[in-house]
Amino acid sequence: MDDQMQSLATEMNRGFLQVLVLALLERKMYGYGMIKHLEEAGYRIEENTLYPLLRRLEKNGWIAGDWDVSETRPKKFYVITETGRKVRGHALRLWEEQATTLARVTEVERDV
Amino acid sequence: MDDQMQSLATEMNRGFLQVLVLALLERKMYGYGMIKHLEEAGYRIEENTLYPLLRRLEKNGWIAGDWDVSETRPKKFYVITETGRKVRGHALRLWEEQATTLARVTEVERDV
DNA sequence: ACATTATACTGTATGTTGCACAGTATATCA
DNA sequence: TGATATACTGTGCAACATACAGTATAATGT
Repeated sequence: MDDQMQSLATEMNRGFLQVLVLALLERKMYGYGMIKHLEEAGYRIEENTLYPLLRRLEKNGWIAGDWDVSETRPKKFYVITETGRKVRGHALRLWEEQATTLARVTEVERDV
Repeated sequence: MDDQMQSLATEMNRGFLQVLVLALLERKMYGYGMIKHLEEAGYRIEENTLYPLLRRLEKNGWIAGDWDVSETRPKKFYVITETGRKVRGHALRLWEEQATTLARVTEVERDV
């Protein structure tokens, strides 16, 4: 059952991770830094998850990336775009809706 | 951008729909009835989504189904199993965690 | 009486995405 | 000089929401 739970957890990350990154990128950040930042906030995201995700979000035009080669090691910094903000808003509303639906359903279960 | 939003919405349903069904099946119900029940609660789930989902959850042993052929039309009734309850609990905890993480991240953004 | 709509399912195909696996290359520190 | 941290790229797989297509009975309208 652990495998199955892991699989469900993965599914639950879909969407959530996109919103999380969109929220995070209100401030300019680069991939590796985001991982460390989230770790400090008590959340672990896989490199293998984040990097492809950033590429997808950029391709969608929800975030914009540009290379910083001024320092020792080249880093790709990302920020959210206007479109990204709209998407994030939409997604957060959806999230609320889901929470409401779930609450309503479990509430009904309690009543009966 | 509407297409992209739809795609994100779909991804956000993954996991959520599983939890929703697990919550709903605290009471014995059948597929079509669940669709109508949710509609009354203001939520629309596609038949094409629900039926395959029910099959998967049953295969996982999270819900148990059995056919009722006593009435006019055969219906397959499902209920949550003990395993299903454990999974649901786990998932709801994960959901909380995600909410917390998201709140923490957006909070930090506000502060800075 | 006959068509339409609601009921109640099954089966299979597809696109998206989290994550695994593998690889590249520089910097730091013991 | 060898390990560890930094900071990425590229490709492939499995799971799931949803689309598309189909089956079959009951109720309702005309």
